[in-house]
Amino acid sequence: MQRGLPLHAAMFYTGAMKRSRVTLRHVADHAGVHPSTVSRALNPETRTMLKPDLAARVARAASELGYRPHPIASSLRTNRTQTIGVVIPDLTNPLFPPIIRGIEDRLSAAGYTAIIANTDNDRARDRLTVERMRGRRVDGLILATARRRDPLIAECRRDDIPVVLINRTTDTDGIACIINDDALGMRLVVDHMVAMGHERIAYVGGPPTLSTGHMRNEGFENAMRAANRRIDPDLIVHADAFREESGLEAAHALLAKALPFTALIAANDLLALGCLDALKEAGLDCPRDVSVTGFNDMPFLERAVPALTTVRIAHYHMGAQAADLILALARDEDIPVQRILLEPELVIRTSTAAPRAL
Amino acid sequence: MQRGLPLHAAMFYTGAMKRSRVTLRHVADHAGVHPSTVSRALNPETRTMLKPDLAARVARAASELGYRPHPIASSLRTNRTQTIGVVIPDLTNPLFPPIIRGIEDRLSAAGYTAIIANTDNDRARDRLTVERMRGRRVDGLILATARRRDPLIAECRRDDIPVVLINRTTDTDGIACIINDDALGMRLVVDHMVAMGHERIAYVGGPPTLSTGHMRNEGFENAMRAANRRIDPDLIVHADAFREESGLEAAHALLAKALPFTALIAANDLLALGCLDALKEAGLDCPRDVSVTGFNDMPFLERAVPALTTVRIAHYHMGAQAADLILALARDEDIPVQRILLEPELVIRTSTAAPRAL
DNA sequence: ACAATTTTCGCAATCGATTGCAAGCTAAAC
DNA sequence: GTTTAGCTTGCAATCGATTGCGAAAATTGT
Repeated sequence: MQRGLPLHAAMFYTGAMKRSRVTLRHVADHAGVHPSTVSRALNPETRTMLKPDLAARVARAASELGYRPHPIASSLRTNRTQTIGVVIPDLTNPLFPPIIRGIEDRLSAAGYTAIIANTDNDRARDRLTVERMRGRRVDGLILATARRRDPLIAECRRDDIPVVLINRTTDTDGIACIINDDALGMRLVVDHMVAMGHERIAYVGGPPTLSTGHMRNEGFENAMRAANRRIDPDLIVHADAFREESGLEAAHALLAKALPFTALIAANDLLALGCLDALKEAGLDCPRDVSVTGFNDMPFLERAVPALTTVRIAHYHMGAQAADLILALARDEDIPVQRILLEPELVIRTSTAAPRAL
Repeated sequence: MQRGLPLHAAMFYTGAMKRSRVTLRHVADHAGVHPSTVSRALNPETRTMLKPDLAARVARAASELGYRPHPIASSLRTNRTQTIGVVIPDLTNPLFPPIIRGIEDRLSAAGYTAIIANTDNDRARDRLTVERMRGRRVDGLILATARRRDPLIAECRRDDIPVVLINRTTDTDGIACIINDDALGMRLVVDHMVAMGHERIAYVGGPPTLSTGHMRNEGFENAMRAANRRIDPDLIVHADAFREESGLEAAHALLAKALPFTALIAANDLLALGCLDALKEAGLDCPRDVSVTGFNDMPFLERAVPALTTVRIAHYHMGAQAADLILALARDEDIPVQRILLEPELVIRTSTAAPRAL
């Protein structure tokens, strides 16, 4: 695929010809064969049907002329673009860059190109973006924008185009996904709080319309039950989005109830940051009065004060694995629908401590 | 361009036909005209050469059949892909996501698609990436990877392909760029330090092989001169990269000299973070013993302690403007080569204060 | 009403590569 | 020494849209 461009050829061509290019036909003429033979000689898949020395001669001719394949022409004929669409809510959410890196690294190693777009969690933009990408004939889609009930994904499934969900998943079955094991993550957090002696544990959950919100919410309750802790519905509030302001509002609502608690588990780092602000406003110190945890392990947050105890997710790996999966699907390899859970890890920092006094 | 896909057509086609598609020819047959007429009717540029009612009839036929243009076929013929390559060092550097957002928002509004790739500041990957993108026939390139002496960019210029540099620029002239006014940024920082009464001001510079490093380094010295402050070469060290570890090392080197200083200006936030770590190691408090400033205003750093005083750059705007510029170039609009300087803003936080005692 | 334009539209080539089919060639089998 | 089978390579159609050119149609002018 990556044929080295010999210097003299490059110089010749960029010098002698302005806009015109070396095509298969030129190579064919130069090698004294038919264009189709050149095509076969240059494609590893079909090279075997040629006599080895002929193939070598053609390859040499191609390299001498500095031939570069024309992917557009190839795509038109083969109906494959070596391109994968990646749809995320918002690139400026620090959660996504490492995921994208993972995706891009793997795709480009396979000769594929990623097309990335943000949709700001707007369903209309989700749809527009996916339709545009399909219009551009991507070979597959990696979506980080799934809702639990998501007609757009159902459509993709119906139209039988390769899709891999990432970070979030959907309730529709038959779709591959790579997600974090949120239940496990919550268990780690709850167990940590419990181990430090917290009894009254509050919870600021995420939107239940998203699988991450839903799974963490359920994970929290299950972990509490498993740890024999009482779940007090009055200590549970749900944010409407994974954003700082939503965390702030949720914590306000929680504090307004004036119920005692010594630990606050947030379903996400951004929510946790909002909660910290609310606690500070209320004159409460973290971790002295209230221990707080987040979820995701956003970069640079270890420098905040207090440094947030959180759940680290294998972001890069998530992207890499999603890329591998979509590549397999795009290549029509017959693999079963997979649902991959990535194991998270607890990162203990200074926002959690034993409760002040028992 | 965005033709609404009527529901009944969509249902008909996804139901009745599996893989086949509606092409220009189908629309032509359905409307009783020649494919070329359909092409002209659907393209706003050429629609005028058709009788209005015919154009309307064709448009109706297209919409009835749920016709979607095939950009690949179009690209093959027109030699334009409506695609822009975006090359950045590292997406996980928080500097870039807002820039990318700016780029993507503008490009997609214009019907273009961004292809993004990371090269980790590796020249070989820079080259490979650019060659791949050119292989994919992008209509233009936005590069955030420029070196002051950059043969790759010179090649692009020679081959006359549209390029816009962003964030960094190159010494080669004749290339458009959108960069921050680093000299002004440095003046803001120096003036701030001076205004607070600092006399002995140290500087941790960036790599002089990058225009950002170079311009900030020069900017620092010019601002010092303008403020009538003595520039002590012994208080200036240069980091070899804009990374935390480099900042740490540089600060170590600086502290090893055991020269007194009450202010430390870093050429970048990451460097500043490294410097803060070094100061802490040395038992120095910021800002009590040493005031520190960064450059770039990375997100979430306002929550760090001390919160970094820094220079805010118009990231999003930089991306947006770069997109507008590359679009103009890709469309062959005859615009002069531009070099756009964006005005930065000083953000004063808690890492700077008046020196302890004079 | 007829000639001279100007509009409007169809024809066919083209962009560059891929691939089913068939022809030519080689080597093995009888 | 043929015949048959198998291997190589060429031929030509094709992917779907665009566009220069010319023919037909509509418009204008006289």
